[in-house]
This record gives sequence, structure tokens and C-alpha cells, in this order.
Amino acid sequence: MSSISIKDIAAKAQVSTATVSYVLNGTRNVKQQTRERVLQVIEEMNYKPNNAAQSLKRRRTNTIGVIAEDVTVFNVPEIIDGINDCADRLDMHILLTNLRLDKRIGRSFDDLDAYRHFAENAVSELLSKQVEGIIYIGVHPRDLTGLCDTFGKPIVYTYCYTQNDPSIQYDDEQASYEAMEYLVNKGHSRIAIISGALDSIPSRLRFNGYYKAVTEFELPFDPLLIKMGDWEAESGYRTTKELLSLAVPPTAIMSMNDVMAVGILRAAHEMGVAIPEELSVIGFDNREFSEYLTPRLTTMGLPLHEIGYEAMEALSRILQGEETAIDPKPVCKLIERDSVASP
Amino acid sequence: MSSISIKDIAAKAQVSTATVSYVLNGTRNVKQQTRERVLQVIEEMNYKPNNAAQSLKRRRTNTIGVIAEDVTVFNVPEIIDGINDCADRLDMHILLTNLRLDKRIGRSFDDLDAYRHFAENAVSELLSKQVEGIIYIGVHPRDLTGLCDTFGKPIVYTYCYTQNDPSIQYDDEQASYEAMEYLVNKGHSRIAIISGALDSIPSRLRFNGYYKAVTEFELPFDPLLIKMGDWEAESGYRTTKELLSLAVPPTAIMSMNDVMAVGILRAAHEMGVAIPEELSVIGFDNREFSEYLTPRLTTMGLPLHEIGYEAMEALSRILQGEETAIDPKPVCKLIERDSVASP
DNA sequence: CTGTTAGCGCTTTCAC
DNA sequence: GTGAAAGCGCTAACAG
Repeated sequence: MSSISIKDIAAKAQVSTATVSYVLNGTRNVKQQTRERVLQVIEEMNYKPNNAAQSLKRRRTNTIGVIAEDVTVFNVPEIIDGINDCADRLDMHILLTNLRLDKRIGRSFDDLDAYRHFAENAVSELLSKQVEGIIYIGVHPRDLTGLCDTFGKPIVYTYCYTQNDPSIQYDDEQASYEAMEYLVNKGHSRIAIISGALDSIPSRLRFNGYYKAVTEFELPFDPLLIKMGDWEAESGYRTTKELLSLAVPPTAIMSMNDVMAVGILRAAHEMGVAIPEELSVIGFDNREFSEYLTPRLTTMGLPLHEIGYEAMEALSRILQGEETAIDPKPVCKLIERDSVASP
Repeated sequence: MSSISIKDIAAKAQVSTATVSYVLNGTRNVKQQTRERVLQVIEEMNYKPNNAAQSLKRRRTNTIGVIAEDVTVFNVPEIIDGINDCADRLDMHILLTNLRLDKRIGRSFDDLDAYRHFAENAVSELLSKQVEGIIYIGVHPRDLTGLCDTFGKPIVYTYCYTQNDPSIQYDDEQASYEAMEYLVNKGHSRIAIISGALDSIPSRLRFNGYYKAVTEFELPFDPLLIKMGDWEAESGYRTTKELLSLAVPPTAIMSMNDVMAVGILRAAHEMGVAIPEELSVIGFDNREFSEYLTPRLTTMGLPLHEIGYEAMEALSRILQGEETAIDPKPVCKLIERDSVASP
């Protein structure tokens, strides 16, 4: 604890503590000469106002809490970065809590009870630290209704949602549709899709985009081209083998994530099918590894930075008591690389 | 600001604020019945003690600051996770500051002046928030001496260092040596190495390990097997083409990072050299993508979680005033996958 | 076993 | 243009 306080500054500069406070905050006019003297003493003594005392007195902290389900999961750091970006601009401060869910409970996301405890503790601690609002970052898009109570403090969810609170999510359906549109424009019509786990929201939404594209572009609809994966590479591998063994195989495959696309690449390689010459592949997520694959994977990039930024902005607006204008959902952006060609 | 305070609880429970404080902190014996009444009121009113007031009074925050140069760089999240892990055990709290260096100044790491400003601000803010110490996480191992002054507060650096402060770093030389040892045990003796940028510390250290292995295992020393890369995939690609064109090409290549290993794989593929049958490859860093390459890359994994954990522990010991026992450096761990075979 | 009260470091009203 | 002093919410010494 830097034991040097406003009193020390006041004494050394031969003014009252009030005056020191005034020059510090610019709350009132202070004679030029006095101000300079104070400033100099502050500088000399490396004085830093005690933020706890300030908050206590001001009854404001200008701080919001961020609860991250797990900072080591791929989507989280970039979202945090977006929040920081916006918070810096708004001169807001961030208190980050890492729930460490992946390490602590593994993948049992659906069992709210398994981690309610952690979430409640995090909220409680943040509230105790007088945050003015909270942003909750999920590791997987899902319904978190009833996870925890914030006792009236505003909360914004991102990369997940609840039925009662505001949340910022990117547009999965549009992304899926746009990926299809890209493939169609390249000349494909026999396009297969490999889904993620069926009980997941992004899977459902991305299916919607797929069907919408199939309908709008009047593509031949063939149920054989629809495969159920589980987000893991192995499922991409297995289903691709099936797909390529079809009497009339697809000319393109859209994978609901990049990891399964790895399996697609592997299966095609083994079967001597050249990508993109004989088979186009498009992934989802723009994971870091996607550009290191051979061929470099074309994929839908998630607007992670943007949803973080928007979440912060939304929370800030709520704190200002502004009308919650419903912004358009941030959209995914296609990253064109080398795994797609015309058939 | 949850306007409900200890006074409200005291009034409703018909005791003094002191008593409330005592039951809250267990600082003194309170009659069972009284305690229960107080606890119940607290529960009912969702009372959370104001942490700012507590800190002010206690003159302790139990909080340390963490300055991350950039949370979106691959090594940082896992280090943060390690810090969290240890902090949870020690019942310490973390204030995380993200400098966003990668986005703000790009890769000009060596120009301290370009970001001194950001670092100083971060320290200043943290000090103002009464942190008891600081951990600084770099995005690249390098000398940061003179970056910023912490005015006497203890600071521990990790994934970077200064000449005057404690720092936690993993053992690069040992890792490089061990990778070589692994290759030698597999039967290789003509082992090439592709370095990172020459002005970087890890490059130098990893060279040391290489030379040490060459000497100890009495490998034939051939300068032609030593290639200068720059950490990027392209340099791995280029140098591998040179290596494979040698009169007597190497049977194994050790790459100083996984990204350059991608270039190696690509070059070998183009030249029709099978990995691992005709050429073994070992990478460095265990980046997420390394297991998605074909073949899955064998690589040296960095003990990121561990250095975070150790940094927290070291700082804690310093705060306790304990002797700074010099711990052994955390060591890298070989991740055996499919890119290495016997020649 | 419980209460009274000073005071942590700061901001801000009121007075001059 | 400046200062005195109250009080933010809490803890802990002191008193009973």
C-alpha cells in the first residue's frame, strides 16, 4: 500500500486536501501558481490517488465486470479484446473473471448446475467490487436462462444468451446462407453439408441458412448430402468418406466448423480426391489453424472482436439509461483461401 | 451501486454494525442465535459488503495486477489461466489489463518507446487500485529492462524478463536439447535445424541446445544443415527446399516453431518426400494447429500454464517476504505425434 | 457476548 | 481562490 496520501501532498504543498483534490480532478479553478506547486509535489512523491477511497466517496466505479467461461477457449480472447477496445474508448474499466470451465467441468455445458456455483460466486464478487454492469462471455452459444441472478445490475450476454437479458450474437443463419451463396456463385449446385452436434443452436441456425439457400437458388435437394457430425475431426472424416462414395458425389462440402473440415481434407487426401480441383471445401470459424492446412482453408470468420465491442457498447447504453436500440447482428465474413474452386 | 449497507443490515437485525461485521468475517464469537438472525437478514436483503470500503479500512486488497501485452496472442491465455489457477488457491484476486500491443503497435517489439506509454499507464492504474504486486506477461521472450517503474511494488515478469526483476521462464535450451535427444534415439544423426529470427533470445537458446546435443551425441557436424528462418512458414518452406536439394539431405529437421514446420510439410509434399517415412519433422510450441496438420506434428509443448502458475506463486512468496528460493525453470514437454519416425 | 466510535483516503458542500 | 469538515461503508480497538 503506497502509504502516501492526499494529506501528505497537501502538507508538502502547503494547501488543503481540498485544493489537491481540485487540481487532481479539475473540479474547480485553482490559481495557476498553486496548481503547479501541487502538481510538482505529486510528481515528486509519485502520488497515485487511492482508487478505493475515490470509489467509496464518489459512489461510482466506472467499472464493469466481465465473466469469461474460459479464457483458453478459442473464441474468448478476441471477444475480450473487443470489450477492451470499446471500454478504452468509453473510459470504462474492466474486471475480468475467468471461470475456467473447460478445466473444471470439461464439456458438460448443458448441465447448468455443474457450474452455477462458479457463476454465482463470480457475480457476487463482482457486485461486491461495485461493478456497474456485467458482460458474460460463453464458450459455446446456448441458453443460459436461470444460471444466475445479478440482483438488478444490468448484464449482457455474448456468445450465449438467456431469455430475459440482452445478448449480442452474430448471425449464424446469414453466415451459412452466405457461404452457400459463395459456393453457388462458383458454379456448385450439388453441395453437401456436415453439421455439428444436433442439439446445438449454431447447428440449427446454420441448417436454416443452408435450407434457405437450397430453396432460393433452387438447388437439387438430396437428403444424402446432409450429414450429421459432432464438431470433431473424426466425424468430418467419416462422413466425407460416405459422401465421396455416393453414386453422384457432391462437388462441394460445407462444414459447420473448421475442425471437421480437417477430417474432410484427410478423407479426400486418402481417397485421392484433389481439393479444390475435384472437391471444394468451406469451413466455419476461421480458427487459427485453418490457414495452415493444405490447402489453406476457405472459411467463414466469426466477428468475435465485434461482438465483444458491441456487448460493451450495449451495456454502456443501458447504463446511460438509453433506449436499447436493437442493433443489427454482427455478421460473419468469408475468408477466401484455397479450398474452393469452380467444379 | 447497491445502496444497501452494513447499517441497513444492523438496523434490521437489531444489532450494531460491529456485530454484523463480526459475523461476516468470523472475527469474533457471536451468539449462535444472533449470528443466524444477522445471516438471515443478509440473505434476505442480498447484501454484499462493499469491497472498496473494506479495502480502504483493512489497507489490504489481496489483489494483484496482471498486465498482458496482448490476450489474443497464442501464449497469453494459457498463462493467464495458470495465474488464475494459483490465485484461486491462494485466495488472491486478479486485475487484468490488456495492453493490446499486437493491434496497437504490431510487431515492433524491440522499440520499447513505442509502448512504454501503455505500460506506464497500466502500472499507474493498477497502483491506484492498490494492487499488492504485478505480473507482466510478454508476447515474446525478450529483455524489457527499463520499460516501466513500479515504485517499489514487486513485479514478476513471465515470457519476457528484465535485468533487475524476478522472472519466470521455461527452459529453451533444455527443450531444444531434448528434442534432439528424441530424434537421436529414433536413430537420426543427420539432423537439420531451422532457426527463428536470429536476434531473438529463444533462437539463441535453442541453438545452444542443438549444439550441446550435437556435441554430446557426437553427431557429424555439417554447417549446411543449419538454416536461418524468421519464424514464418515461408522461411520453413524455402529452407526445406534447400535442405532437400543437398547432396546428402538430412533425415530429420527440427524447426524452432510450428509455423515454420508448416512450410517444411508443404515443401516436402511438393517435392514428393514422405513424412515421416523419408523425413522426420519436429516443431516447437505445440500450437493448436499442430495436431490438425497432416501428418499430425510432433512438437515441443511449452509449459504455459505452469509458468503462469509459478509466476503467481513467486509473486506471492515475495509478498510474504519469503526468501526467493530459486525454483528450477519449468520444462517443455515433447508431444509425440506422427511426424517423426526412424530413418 | 455486544456496542460505540475513530478513522481508512477521498470528494464536495459550505463558509470565508 | 482557498479551507474546514462531514461522511462514503467498513473494521477493530476499546469499553462494558
